[in-house]
Amino acid sequence: MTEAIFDSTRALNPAQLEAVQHIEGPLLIVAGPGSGKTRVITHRIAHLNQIGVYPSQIAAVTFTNRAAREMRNRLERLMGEKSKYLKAGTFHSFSAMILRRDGEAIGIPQDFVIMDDDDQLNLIKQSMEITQIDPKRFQPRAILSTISSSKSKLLGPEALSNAASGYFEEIVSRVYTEYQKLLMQNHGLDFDDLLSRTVELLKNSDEIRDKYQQRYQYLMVDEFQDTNTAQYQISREITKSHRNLAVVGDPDQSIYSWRNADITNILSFQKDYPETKIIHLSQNYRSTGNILEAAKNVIRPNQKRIDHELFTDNPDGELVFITEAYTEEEEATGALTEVQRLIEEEGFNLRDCVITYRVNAQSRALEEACIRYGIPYKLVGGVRFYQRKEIKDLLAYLRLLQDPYDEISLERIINVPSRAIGKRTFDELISWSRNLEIPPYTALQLINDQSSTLQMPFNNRQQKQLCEFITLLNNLKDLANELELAELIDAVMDQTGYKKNLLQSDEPDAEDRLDNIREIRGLATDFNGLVSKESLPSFIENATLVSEQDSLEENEQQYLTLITLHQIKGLEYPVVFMIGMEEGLIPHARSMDDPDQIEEERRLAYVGITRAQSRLYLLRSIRRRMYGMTSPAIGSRFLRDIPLQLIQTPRMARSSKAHAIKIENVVEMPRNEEIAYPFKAGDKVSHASFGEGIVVNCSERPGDFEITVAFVGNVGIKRLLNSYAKLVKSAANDGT
DNA sequence: GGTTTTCACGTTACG
DNA sequence: CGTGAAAACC
Repeated sequence: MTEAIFDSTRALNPAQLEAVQHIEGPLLIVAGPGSGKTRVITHRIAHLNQIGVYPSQIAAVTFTNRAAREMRNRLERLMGEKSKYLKAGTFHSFSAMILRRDGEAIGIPQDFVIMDDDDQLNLIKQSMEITQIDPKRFQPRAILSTISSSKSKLLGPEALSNAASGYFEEIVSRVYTEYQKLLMQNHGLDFDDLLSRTVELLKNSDEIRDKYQQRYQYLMVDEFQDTNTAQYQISREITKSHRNLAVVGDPDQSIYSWRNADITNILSFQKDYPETKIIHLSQNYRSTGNILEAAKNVIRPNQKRIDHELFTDNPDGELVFITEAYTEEEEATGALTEVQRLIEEEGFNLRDCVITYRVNAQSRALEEACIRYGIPYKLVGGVRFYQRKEIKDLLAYLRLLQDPYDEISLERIINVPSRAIGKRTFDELISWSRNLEIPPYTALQLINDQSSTLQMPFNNRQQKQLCEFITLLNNLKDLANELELAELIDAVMDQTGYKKNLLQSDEPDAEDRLDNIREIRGLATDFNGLVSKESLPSFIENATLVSEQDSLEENEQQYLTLITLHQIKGLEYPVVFMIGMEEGLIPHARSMDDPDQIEEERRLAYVGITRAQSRLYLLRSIRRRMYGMTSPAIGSRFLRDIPLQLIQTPRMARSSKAHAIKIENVVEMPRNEEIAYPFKAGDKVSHASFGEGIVVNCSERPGDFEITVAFVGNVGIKRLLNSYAKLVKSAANDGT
């Protein structure tokens, strides 16, 4: 029935071909790294189209805009113009579209604003003030993250306080209730609401659910291991009648559980769809045999794992390089000199290489070394474009012009640039308007009204400043009816004095900030031909929802990429350097006492390793500076899982003779079970002040061992660090 | 109301 | 050590 497969599918292997051609009903594709997953998805869509499904009837959901864009690009190559009709985007953009159209059915205002992280935190702080919860005892961030987690599990405030019902949950529940109220007042939806309220809408209204089911006959979800409960529910609702839901994922690459991704969705999927077809894509096309073998050995010890044997027909290639440096500076220079060698001697270029690490702080030493060596680099991450202060300020102005009742934006910019309306005046304004039961914007209009005889809590100076501000705002609002968006942005920058303020400031990055403003102005020219009033809503929604990772990859410039292990997921490079392969960094110290978190750290290491196509370098430092002080670090347990025969003696250039890198240390590092524990449970020991005791447990700590000893008498059980405790094995123990 | 000083704190980050 | 936010200062 499906003979009309276009040529390019011929090169697909049998599993891939099956995944492409299995059309009706639920489908679970477990796709290992480098298994051609994206290719399968795009071919599947093209194939659907070929057998008569319109692209507009297919929705493909990804987790990042980058992935969506890549998919669209590939599809355009595969099926040309028609690809434009495909709906490819994130769950969030999908949900925003649905709620914009049909959200009113469950009481969502059509002009809702999407609240980003900053706005959320702000509202949380306000909610804590209202509920009189001390931000010193309970960190606003921790509360926000618990609320966010509840929302992604579709739990309301009541459910939160009932379910786990600890004291903390009780507190959070109170803030949560208040926070939702504030969101409502501001016509705001946060990112979690976008998802959970879409679920609510689809569950509540059969009519609306039917509409979207009709509309999207086939739904594909990429990176399924990263879905949270709300996202999975959206997928289920939209495919409820036809059940044409195809999900693609790799449980071994699940590294976002801390962001509420729920790996058990994969299990739920198989339970919810007993008729599901499961296809494993096990052939790796990306990496050399040795690199894949190393990766498999690193991931294998995970207990909670569906074993899934990967293989490759690629040549074995070079062995994996494992190298240690003495300091992080040496680690950085070691990597960079090797990069230079690869370029000079082996024909790689800078863009082929990537340096990846666990925590952002590690990039500092690398950056400094790059500058010293004159190597151009690109630091991925940092403050994202739409999170930058100047961009957020501008957007706040624009949001205010679209909806002057937006209190959050008002607060943000009422004194930016500084116009002598401080916190005190603003608070006064808010409480005054609350008393009058009018929005702050209306209150401002009243202040400006000369004929008004109302009693106002402001002195002459305050009143004057507020009048000036509201006049400015009203002027700009009028301009929004006349000017195109790009011109409006110019007007905002000029009339508010923002630009002047930046130009006069002695901030070193003022010029960068202006560049960013220019960049966003450039984006606004897409809406030329429309009056701002018309284009503002979608421009603003785009800005919050589609924060593209600057204009990555597009150009031909040569630079070295510095990136965290989390952000590198989904990418591949011929040469990968993983630095800081140490206990405490990977696995991270914060993950040490939870086996589940250790498993996630392991997956993170696996993700890093599997990015490499032909060369893999694992680096560690013997001493590492952290929080200003240097301390010894021991090699990551994940290094020990790589069999010796896969490891190569490094020929990395040395920063100095005196600091020659010793491979022997790595090779001779204790392997899996061979950790040389100083004591074992049952050993009789004595301590200078605690006296005689028996060892209960002995476990590894970064650069040390922790020994739990039960001492005789009423000293009791103590947990001691081996290096300090100076425990002595009792004579009675010797020789037995 | 704006500026400087002190203090606490420190993982990862998609939309 | 470096940063961001609150507290103390002008």
